Amino acid sequence: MSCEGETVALLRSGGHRLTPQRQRVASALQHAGGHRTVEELHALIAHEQGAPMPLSTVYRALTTLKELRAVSEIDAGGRSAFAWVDRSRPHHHLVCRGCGTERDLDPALLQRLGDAIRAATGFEAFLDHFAITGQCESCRQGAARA
Amino acid sequence: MSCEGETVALLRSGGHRLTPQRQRVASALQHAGGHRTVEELHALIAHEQGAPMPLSTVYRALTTLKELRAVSEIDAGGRSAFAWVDRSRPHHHLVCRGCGTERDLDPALLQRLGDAIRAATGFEAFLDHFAITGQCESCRQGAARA
DNA sequence: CGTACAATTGCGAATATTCGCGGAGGGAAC
DNA sequence: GTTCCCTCCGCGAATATTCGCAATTGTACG
Repeated sequence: MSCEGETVALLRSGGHRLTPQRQRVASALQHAGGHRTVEELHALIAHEQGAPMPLSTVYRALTTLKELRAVSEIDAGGRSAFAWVDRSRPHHHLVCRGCGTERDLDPALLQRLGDAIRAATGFEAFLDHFAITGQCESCRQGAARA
Repeated sequence: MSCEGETVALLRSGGHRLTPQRQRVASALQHAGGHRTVEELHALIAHEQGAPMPLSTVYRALTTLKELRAVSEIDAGGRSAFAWVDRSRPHHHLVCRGCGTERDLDPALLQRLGDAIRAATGFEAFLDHFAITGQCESCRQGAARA
C-alpha cells in the first residue's frame, strides 16, 4: 500500500505535527483494513511493529487523524471502531437493528444528500463514511406479521 | 405534556416491561427537553422526582428507550447526549467542525434520502434525529484563504 | 387473587475512554 | 546546525460506561 507519502501529506496539512506515533497508528490501520477497535489496533501495533504504545496515545492519535478526516469512527454495537478513509472511494453501511446484518449503500445516494445540503445551506457535509441504522426488508416483514 | 399515555404504549409495544424506572427516565427527558447528558438526567431525576436512581439504571433505561426509538443518542462533542424523539416532527443538526456552531437541517432532505434508500434496497432507514458534521460556509471560506 | 417465569433493578466491580502534568521532540527561524 | 517555542507523548489518575449476579417485580395465566 502506498501509505507513507499520503499520510505524511495529510498529517502536515492540518497544522498538526508529524510524529512517529501518528504514523504508526495510521500504518496499522491502513494495513489492517476494515473496521478496527482501539484494542485491536493497540495489539497490532505492539505485535507487528515490535514496540508497544500506551493505549492513551492510540486514542489521541486516532482523535487527531479523525480531525483530519483520515480515519472515521463508527459506533459498531457499543464499542467504537475506526477505519481508514479513502476519500476517493466513500462507502456507507446500512445496519439492521433487528438481525444486525450489514450491507453497503450506494455512495451516490449520500452524495446527492450532500449536494442538496450544500445547495440549501452552504454547509459542506462530510459524508465519507456513514452508518445508517434501520430495519432490513425481511425483519420489517417479520415485525409486520407479529 | 401528554406524556404518560404515549410512553406507556411505547414501552409496552416492544415486548418490554413497563417499569417505574423507565417511566421516570422518560418523563425526565420529556420535561427537560432538548439534548441532555446522562449526568444531567441523573441529577434531574433525583431533584425533581424526590428519589435518586443508580446511574447504571439510567443508562439501561436509555438503552431500552433507544431500542424503541423513543429517544435518540447524539454524540455531542465527546459526551453523548439524549433527546426525546418526536417522530412526527423529526429534526436534524448540521455541526461545523471548525467553529462548532450548529444549525438545523430541513427534515425533507433526509426524508428524501430515506425514500431513496428504501426504493433502492428495501431497507427502512431510521432518520428521526441525525447529526451531520462538516464545515459551514464561513469556515470554508476561511480555510480556503489560509 | 395467587403463582410462576423471565425480564429488570441495584449494587459494586470491570472496562473503556479521557484528562492533567511534566518532560521530550518536531519544525520554523536564524 | 542551533535555538526556541509550542505541540505532543508517556504516565498515572479521573471519568464515563458497561457488566455480572442475586434479589425483585412486571405480566401472563389459571
